[in-house]
Amino acid sequence: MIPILKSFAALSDETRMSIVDQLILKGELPAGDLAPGAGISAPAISRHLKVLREAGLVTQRADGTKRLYSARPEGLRMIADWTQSRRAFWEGGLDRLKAALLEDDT
Amino acid sequence: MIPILKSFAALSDETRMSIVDQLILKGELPAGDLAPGAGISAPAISRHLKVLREAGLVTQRADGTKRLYSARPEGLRMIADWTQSRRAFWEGGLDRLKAALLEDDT
DNA sequence: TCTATTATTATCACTTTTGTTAATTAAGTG
DNA sequence: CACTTAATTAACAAAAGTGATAATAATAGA
Repeated sequence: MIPILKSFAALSDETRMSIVDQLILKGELPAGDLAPGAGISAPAISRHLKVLREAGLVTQRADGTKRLYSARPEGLRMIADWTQSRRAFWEGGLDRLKAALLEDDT
Repeated sequence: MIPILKSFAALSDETRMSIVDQLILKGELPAGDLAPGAGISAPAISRHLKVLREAGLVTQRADGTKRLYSARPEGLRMIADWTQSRRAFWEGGLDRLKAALLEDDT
């Protein structure tokens, strides 16, 4: 699947978006600390984290039995870039936009 | 559903994302002109367009029996704003980010 | 080693999404 | 008015996503 599509898909879920926001706000957190607020089971959170990892939006680090998760700047950056590349659309410069879109294949 | 989540969901589909790109590149197009390249039936395209409309990413205009679609700048802008509000994360200014996130409820 | 802690994977049920074909709506045209 | 064009809605089947509980893996500590 195209990376940017995976990113959008990952963020299209309320639980996953709130996980990303939590990690941005609070920094690195173990998987277990993300479950309480979400109102769903630990296995469910675990799978959401897997989706976020595969979308490149979070990273995982082991510490004992814990798995510490962090938001991944590059992942969010990917979305910013996608938006940026189409930004010319609502700013009028269509020619530059066309050139930009024809250059890459995101 | 939260507007920004709807936007992300709408763009998480390859067909829908390519529809948006086509509308950005070629400008206003009738629904029928979007089906050929997509490789799916007209009814399928029609429902994708409905999703995009509900997400605020495209607008519709009637002209005879045709329905002309255009990309909607405000919709793309919503995504840019969401990204922007979290941008401080990868640029270090966490305090400003916290303030921004606590202000709205996207 | 036995047990506790933390997290993930496996299974299953339920819901949502997506596509197809058929039917319907709406606006021209002869 | 019948017919064509353009698009949408209806009904159905197949696929994917989401959550719960149960089972498994991996580390740490007595």
